[in-house]
Amino acid sequence: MPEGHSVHRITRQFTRNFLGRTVALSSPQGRFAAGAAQLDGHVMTAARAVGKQMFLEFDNGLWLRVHLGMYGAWDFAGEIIMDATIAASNGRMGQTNQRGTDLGSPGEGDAVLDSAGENSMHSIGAPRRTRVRMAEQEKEIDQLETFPPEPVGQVRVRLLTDTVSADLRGPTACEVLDPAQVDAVLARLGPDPQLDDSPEAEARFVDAVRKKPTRIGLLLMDQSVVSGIGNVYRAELLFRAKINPHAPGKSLSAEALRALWRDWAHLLAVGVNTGQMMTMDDLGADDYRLAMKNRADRHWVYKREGLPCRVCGTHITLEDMGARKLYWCPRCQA
DNA sequence: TAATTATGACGAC
DNA sequence: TCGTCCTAATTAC
Repeated sequence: MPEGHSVHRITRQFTRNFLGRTVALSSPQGRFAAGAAQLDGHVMTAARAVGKQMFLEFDNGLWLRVHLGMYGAWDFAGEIIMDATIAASNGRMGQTNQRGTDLGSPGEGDAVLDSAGENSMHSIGAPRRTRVRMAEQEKEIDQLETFPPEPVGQVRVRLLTDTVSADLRGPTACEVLDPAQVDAVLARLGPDPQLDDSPEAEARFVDAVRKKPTRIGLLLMDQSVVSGIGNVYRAELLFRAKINPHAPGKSLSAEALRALWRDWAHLLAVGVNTGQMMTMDDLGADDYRLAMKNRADRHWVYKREGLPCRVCGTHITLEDMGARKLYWCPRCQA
């Protein structure tokens, strides 16, 4: 169930734990047996995220493309090396996650989860074996008795080294592509501010929106217009911008759209660095801590239908748009 | 035990 | 606009 931020975090995990290593691929579920066989035994040479899609390259020139869809997830197990920014926002360490302390400071070093499920920037003692599920959020599932673990449920593909495994379940896409096919997929994707926040990328987004009569609430979910935005970020971005979801793309000013793009870049960075879809980051420290703990306190409008708007008190509206639930404030976003 | 739900996307009309 | 695909956790009965 991930939007763009989680795919970037998962890709970091592959970079940390699989890059440069020989990987055994299998399909415990059986449905991806042929694809797994094409990559089995090869060294992973790259791990990239673009919007909601992830691409893993192997030393025979082929790529694994994965899209988690609405409820896909990766389970990492074994002696997992956590990206520092992932470890710092995980589990009990969430307490330390105060505003500003860990935003925008990726890659400070490795950390290994210890047996208590906590971590330290400098791992204490021998690394233990754990299992972490990465979807929209990350959470530790359990400690491992043996490695590799028995596959649980419908595991489409398992990637395995001598110390770490990664199980994929529920993806909407999982396929082997050659470089030309990867290029074809990438060509259809709009800009991802996590990869490119240049003025050119911003202009690509602004121009794409201003060309179309389509409602902005639909355009933000269109991955060829902008990459990585899903149903939560759509609702929250439009509220933050005070834009009516029904406004046609072409009716919006370039200035308003540039601000929208920059806010997406900002929220995405927050999501990538904290692992939470925090869309109310303008809070005081205490409220921020509360919001990081409780999802219900983390958003302006998402899943708040019928509740009073946090700004004006008007009841938040729920309607269908693009076959998805759209939440918005009819007064603030008039 | 069954129904419901989900933070996606595609193809057929 | 609708149906379909993918899976598991949560909620209702």
